[in-house]
Amino acid sequence: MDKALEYVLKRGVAEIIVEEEMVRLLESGKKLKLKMGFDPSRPDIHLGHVVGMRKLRQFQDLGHQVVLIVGDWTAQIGDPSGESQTRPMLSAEEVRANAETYKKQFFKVVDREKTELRWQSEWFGKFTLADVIELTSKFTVAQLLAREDFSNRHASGRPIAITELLYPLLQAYDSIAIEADVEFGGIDQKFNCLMGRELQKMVGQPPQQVFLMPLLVGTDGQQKMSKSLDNYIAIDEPAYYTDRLTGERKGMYGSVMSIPDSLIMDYFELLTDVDDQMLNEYRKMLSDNSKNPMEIKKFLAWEIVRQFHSTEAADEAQKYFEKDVQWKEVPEDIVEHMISFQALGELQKEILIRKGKLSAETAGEVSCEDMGTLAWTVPIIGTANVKYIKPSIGEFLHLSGLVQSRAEAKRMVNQKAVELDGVRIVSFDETRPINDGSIIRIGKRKWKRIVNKDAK
RNA sequence: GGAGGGGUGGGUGAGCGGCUAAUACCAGCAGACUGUAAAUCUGCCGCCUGAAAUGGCUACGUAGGUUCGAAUCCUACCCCCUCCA
Repeated sequence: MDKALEYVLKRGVAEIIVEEEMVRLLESGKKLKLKMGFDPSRPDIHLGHVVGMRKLRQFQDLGHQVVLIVGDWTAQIGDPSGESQTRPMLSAEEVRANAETYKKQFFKVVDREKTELRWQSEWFGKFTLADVIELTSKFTVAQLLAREDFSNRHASGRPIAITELLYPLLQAYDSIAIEADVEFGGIDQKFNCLMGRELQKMVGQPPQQVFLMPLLVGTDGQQKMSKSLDNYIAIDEPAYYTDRLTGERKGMYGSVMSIPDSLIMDYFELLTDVDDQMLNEYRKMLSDNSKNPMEIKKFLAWEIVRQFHSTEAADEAQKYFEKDVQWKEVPEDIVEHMISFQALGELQKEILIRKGKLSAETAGEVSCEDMGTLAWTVPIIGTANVKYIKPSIGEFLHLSGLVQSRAEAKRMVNQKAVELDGVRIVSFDETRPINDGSIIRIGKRKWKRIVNKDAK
């Protein structure tokens, strides 16, 4: 067998049905129609989807054609994998918009030139009840219950909606509609894809081959990557960036670095073109501890960022990661947090007066230095026209909106997670001067630069 | 049409008159350690007040009610599910 062909059939593949037929088809020289469906109710693509997309790309590079099916009908049913919820009906515009989003991401991996886009509504839009009856009459309940998910739910008395039973049938019909030669999917799609085979046989079409990929485990190291489990890495995530709202350091590079070490090899195999020989070396280094897994994972992160961004972006992300995380340097681009020293001062004064800790008459004369001293037991923040303030840090975190609630401020300070200009804050009432431009860190990833609005 | 089960904090899911802001697990957050944002260990994980123990408020589908006291009992309503027909 051709080497390129062998690679495509072996690397990152869970199961091929029927493998010999698949090989024969490929060797026949025929340009194959490769079917892949997508659910337009969820337009976000993450690395879990990339596994299949990469495989499609490999086949395209061998000259084959991808047919991407927008599941605008099945989206309304919901794939009955796991606990399905009845989905809200999507409007035509929503579906269209989602499809656009999806395409933009999809073609980061898959070759646009060799891709045909089809909508389920092209054929289901014309469906009549008679057609539905004809389609459903071809299958029995027992056949559908063969699906593990259905039989489990049936056995344990959990509900199965009729529309859910319809899902595999609709997906199978898609194969007829486009005369698919091969259907691609995750291993969890096995049943649905096989239905396509059955149905094609019934109408006299040559049955499609089924090409199944392993499921990528998510960042939690436990379950398959999925949006609803929030253990995913989106492919449109920037390489490395600072969240403008929270000041948190994030990005694709760091997301990959946060996967458990045990997943490194799976990711390499399923998400990169690093050749098998190298992979074996990495595997060996990981198992005999001859190399720090961190180093190997950094290469993985670099490689993945390179694919979805660029070599430059990958280099840069790596550089930032090293500075931020490994060397724990103060990041370069810290998000500014605009506050008014004066307004905070007024606010604080009001609170103090209300509590009777400061009298209204003398309040205006208290200088910020005095305030600082006072603040030993009484948390004070600022006064009018000050260049700096010397508040209780805990109080400050809360009043300036750096944390959600006072309780959170307390928690963070107690957990020693707060640092002001490089000095760790050890108690809620600790008072320290804050200048225009002071840098505050809350936790390991959130950085903010304090900017006094009044100074403008 | 009949019988029954259920709706609890981001998720799963205990509790079934006071000891319950509510067990446990997951996720999240923090610290320590480190070879990384891995692993491990420890802690936190509704809001407000207080230095803190305490206290107050809001919360267990919705609306009422019983009670000194309710997520827990009663009534009505909404929603979900199972079985029988």
